[in-house]
Amino acid sequence: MPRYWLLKSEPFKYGWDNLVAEGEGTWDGVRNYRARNNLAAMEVGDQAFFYHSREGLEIVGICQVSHAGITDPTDPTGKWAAVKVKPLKRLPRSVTLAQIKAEPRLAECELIRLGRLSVAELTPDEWAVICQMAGL
DNA sequence: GCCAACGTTGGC
DNA sequence: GCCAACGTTGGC
Repeated sequence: MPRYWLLKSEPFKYGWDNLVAEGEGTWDGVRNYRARNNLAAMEVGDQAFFYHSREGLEIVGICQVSHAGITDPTDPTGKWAAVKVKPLKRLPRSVTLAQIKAEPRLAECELIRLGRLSVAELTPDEWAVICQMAGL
C-alpha cells in the first residue's frame, strides 16, 4: 500500500522544470524533525505532489520515490534523511493553495495544518481529492 | 527543564 | 518586503 506525500520546493531554487530536466532529484537539506520523519517513512514507489512554495503556490506535478532511506549527503553528522524522486507527470491543471484551502475535505491535511512543514503526508482520500481537482 | 530570544520559513 | 508561526538555542 503506497503512501502519499507532498514535497515543497521554491521554484527559483529548484522547481519542477529542474526535476524534469535532471530526470531524478535528491530531496535533501531538510532540517526539521517532522519533515525528516516523513522522509524516512517514504518507500520506493510512493508518490508525491510537487508543490511550488514562495512563488506559484501551487501543486504542479507528481513524482515518484525512486530511492528511499538515503542519508542526507549534505549533512556531515549523518543524522538527516533524504530520498530520490523521479518526475511522473505534470498535472493537467495546477492546484493552487487557495483552492486547497477552499476545499473542506482538505482542511485537515498536514499542508494546511502545519503550514511550514516542507515534507507533508496526505491520506489516500486527500490525494484523490487533489487528483480530481487537477483534472486526473 | 523552563522559557525568552533568535532564526527561518512561507503566505500575503 | 513584511510579518506571523514555528522550531531551535541557550541562560538560568
